[in-house]
Amino acid sequence: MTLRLYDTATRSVRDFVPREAGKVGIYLCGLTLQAPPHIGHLRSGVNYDVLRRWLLARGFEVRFIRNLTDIDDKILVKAVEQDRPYWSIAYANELKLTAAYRALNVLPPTYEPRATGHIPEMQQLIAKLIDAGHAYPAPDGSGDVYFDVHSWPAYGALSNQSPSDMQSAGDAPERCKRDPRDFALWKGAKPGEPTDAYWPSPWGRGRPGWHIECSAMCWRYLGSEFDIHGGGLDLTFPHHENELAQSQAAGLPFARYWVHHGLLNIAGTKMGKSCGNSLDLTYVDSLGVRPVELRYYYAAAHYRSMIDYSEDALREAAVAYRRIEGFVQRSAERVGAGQPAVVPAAFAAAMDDDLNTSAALAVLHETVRDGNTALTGGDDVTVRTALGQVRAMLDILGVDPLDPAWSAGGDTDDLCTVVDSLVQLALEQRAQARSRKDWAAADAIRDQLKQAGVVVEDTPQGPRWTIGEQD
RNA sequence: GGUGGGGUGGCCGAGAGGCGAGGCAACGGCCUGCAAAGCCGUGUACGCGGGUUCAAAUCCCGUCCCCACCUCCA
Repeated sequence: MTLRLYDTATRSVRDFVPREAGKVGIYLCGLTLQAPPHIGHLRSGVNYDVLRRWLLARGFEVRFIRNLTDIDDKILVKAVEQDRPYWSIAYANELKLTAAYRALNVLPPTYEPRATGHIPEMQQLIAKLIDAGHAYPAPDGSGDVYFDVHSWPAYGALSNQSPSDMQSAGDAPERCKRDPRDFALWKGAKPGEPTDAYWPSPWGRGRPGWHIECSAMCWRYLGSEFDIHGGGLDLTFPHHENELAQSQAAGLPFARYWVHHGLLNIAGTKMGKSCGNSLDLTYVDSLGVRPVELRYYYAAAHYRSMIDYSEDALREAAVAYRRIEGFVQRSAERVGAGQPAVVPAAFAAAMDDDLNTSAALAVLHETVRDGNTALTGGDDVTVRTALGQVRAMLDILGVDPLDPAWSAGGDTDDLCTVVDSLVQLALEQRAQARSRKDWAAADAIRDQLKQAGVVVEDTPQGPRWTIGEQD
């Protein structure tokens, strides 16, 4: 069984064959650090984290590069508006992004390069392109350098568009370009922009265009050719098209597979920083939905599907997750947490089929059901097997409740011990009341605990308690 | 206008010629002192109109609607 992935470049699902056996190099276009991340951006990181975890589970050595765009037009505009260094804005947003990814249990990338740390590599590529006749400095002396789209017949191949049908790139006045479709590789210094946003170059002081940074960082960290290049569907054109053209024109074979994920919409339109409809982790928390449940919500849809966000759907996902979590907790209490085992074959087959997490989740729920039945029947052997499988599956999706990543609170264990001893006191009282069939007293204790946020359930093995809804 | 992807039961969401994915909600049952949790059962859905076929949610033709990209964008 081999992993099959949808490749945007060929518009088909293809067997995944790595460039080098056993190793995978992935480049994911990260965020432009002009604003804090919203739950649409975060989907990107989670979707790719699942791909990465699956490749790891399949035994691949994965080099995962996710970049940060720490300079662009919008960041510079904000810097001027707010009268602060552009890099302080980028860095503040970077910190928020890192915290959000950590909250969502997204594995840290192998490396997370920033655009501004790679100016020499970009200039090297631009020089190559000029030498090869695929780029030219603007004739107006602005210091801009453009990619010559006409010089590259394959331009448009990735997004399946022919240049004649395209509208022009809006990144510079068209009078400087040979063709309106040409795009900027280097942008000469302009009046009114922050003066600390420039680097010297053979073409004059300036800063990089957007697309060239990714070509440079892919090259630097993954080599001239690598396995998977990804990002949001909205990056296909122009960003990835331009990256591909400039990289190949500079002699780099570049990515072998292009994997794009669907976007997160809200009320029918894309969630966007500029659309004013952004929701973040703080908002999700205010609904009483934990990050792990948001992550489950992402995984419940196929990565290429659009998610039309709704509060109800998110809450529903949270409920579904709690059922799984309940099984894991109850069975761990009974037979011990154990270790994640091997995923069922049907789960593996679903994941191999272009990461069909929806179908994989069906296998997960079926295993949970079997495990619950075994739990009721006291069949510990089956419980242990089911728990191992369930944890293995949850681990691939990054939502194993027993993963220490979710309990990074520090002293929660101590707190639990303290609360447990207190709750046990109350439960003893309740047990006494129940033994003399004083149901009113017994229920009163249970109700009081509930009000305190402690939910009591009676099981064949005696009462157990969990922390309930905070609201 | 060009390109890509959609419209599936009350809701979310897979599937892509024949065997009713899965979850949530609902209803009935089992279990329970009562609950909770869990388990069992119930639902015959594929935008609309035609067609092909023994058989279509899946293929073909037509049609309506939605989203994304072509401008910064995960």
